[in-house]
Amino acid sequence: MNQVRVRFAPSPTGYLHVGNARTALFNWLFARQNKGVYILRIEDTDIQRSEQQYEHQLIKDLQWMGLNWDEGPDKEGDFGPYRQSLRMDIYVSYANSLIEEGKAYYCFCKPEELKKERDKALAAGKTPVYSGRCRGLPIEESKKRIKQGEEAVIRLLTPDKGTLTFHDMVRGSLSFQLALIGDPVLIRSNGHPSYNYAVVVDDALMKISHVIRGEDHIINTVRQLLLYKAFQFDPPQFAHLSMVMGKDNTRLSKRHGATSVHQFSQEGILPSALFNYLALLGWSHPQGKEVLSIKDLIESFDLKKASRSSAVFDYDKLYWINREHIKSLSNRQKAEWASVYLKKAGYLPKKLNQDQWDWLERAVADLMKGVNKFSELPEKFALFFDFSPEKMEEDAQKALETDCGRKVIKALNEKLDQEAKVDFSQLSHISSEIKKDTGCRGKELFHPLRVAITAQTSGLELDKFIPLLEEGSRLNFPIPIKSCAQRVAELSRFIQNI
RNA sequence: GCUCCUGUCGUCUAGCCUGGCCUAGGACACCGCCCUUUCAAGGCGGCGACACGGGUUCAAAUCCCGUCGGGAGCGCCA
Repeated sequence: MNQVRVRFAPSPTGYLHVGNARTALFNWLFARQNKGVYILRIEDTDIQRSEQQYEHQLIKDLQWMGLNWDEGPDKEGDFGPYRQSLRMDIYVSYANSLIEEGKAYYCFCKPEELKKERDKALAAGKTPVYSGRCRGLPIEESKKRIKQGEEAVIRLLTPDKGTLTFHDMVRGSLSFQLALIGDPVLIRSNGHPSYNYAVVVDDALMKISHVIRGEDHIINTVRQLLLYKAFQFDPPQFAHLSMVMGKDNTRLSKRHGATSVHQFSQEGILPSALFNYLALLGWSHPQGKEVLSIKDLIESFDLKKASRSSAVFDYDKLYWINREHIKSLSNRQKAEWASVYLKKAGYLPKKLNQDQWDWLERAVADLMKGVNKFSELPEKFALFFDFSPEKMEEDAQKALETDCGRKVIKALNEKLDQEAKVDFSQLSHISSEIKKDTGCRGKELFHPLRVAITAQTSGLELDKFIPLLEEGSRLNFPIPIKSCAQRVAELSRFIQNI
């Protein structure tokens, strides 16, 4: 068996969409599993829409996901260059050879004429097919017209009848009537190659063994196969993946939420989690396992088990997988990820000292539960950094305005020593004293207690919170953490004023 | 309109090729209970699907035909 060589061939016309990322991923898994070669090829023949900045972003996104390539624009191999805009002379010379062999011809039809014909066919309820009007033009005459400055495209001569059948690795046997396929344009009048043509030349010259791409390319495969035949190249194997949709079963777009790899990375989705989720979109593990490492996926991936129907992108499931991946991180790793977002929120200094790292590791270990993505973490940490009675929610205030609420706060304030560090056992002791003194118990006791210390009605268990709070208050953070006693005093003053 | 692809819980899917083990399995979401000095997490449980109609067969989610639904393509875009 020949070596497996696959490619991901994006056009740099926007951010990397998760649908394309999944295609890239399936290719990558296939390559890695078969000890093959993974190639990145930039398809920038559409000069109108291609942009440098997108290419940089694309490369960053792929690297972030861990989809490393063996050959590509920045990693030359034996079959380069890997950017189509640098291969123009190759396309032209191969097209000319087809002209010489009589397998392709110059076409002088004007785009407006062709559009008119298309519209007419559509109106008549027929599939628009190029008529082949310019097929018969003598080559000498065509060359003369071009020399005189007339614009022409090069088209491939294709059969008018018969069917073409090919085997698709995920869909099985697929057949198409050739009468419905017009002669495709190879070289546009501006001298640039068309997509279908450039792809074939590149795939053939780069010795691509398997073409794994989206379902929207199925019909292109027919045209491309015709080209392989004209060139007498051996065609690769094809696999067409189903599409990725949004909730309403239309193509996943901005309306549905985040769609680009870039957005997910910004939100604090772990690359391994996005990798895992995307692999599960249209594929499943033989034992039904869902939380999978990249290594697991390389071992168990099977293209033949890819789903043939489209899949709806489910943010909830992605978040669940992300939570699972976060769980398997060490506290230090969690802290490092968290620090990015907490710095942005202004809670942490640019550079943390050892004590601050230790504190953060412990805080993150407790606060990470139930967090979907790291961008949600600052609001959790507000519990430490943002104690502000004046901004209290209504339900928090209500808890204090009860009879017990007032009594508990007052007693608590009196019992807490402003200077001393409070620990949880001390607080438990104090709270049982308060219970005795005020007669408030259960929820009536603990709810005000919590609100007094956090100004919120929900959050971490106090036995975990108090030590972190007290320690944090003695560390030098950009926004100082107020100690337990400070908080209670501040809150007491606040309620007295209302 | 035409061509191609596709159709199992709300969603991702297992099962389909090689009919019976399927009173259709798992996961996310949702709901409930337990745990709990809140919320969450965790544990336990519940709701919930073979698009429809015909065949073939002792037997169909599984094979065949039709209908309907969804998607894609029909460019000198990629």
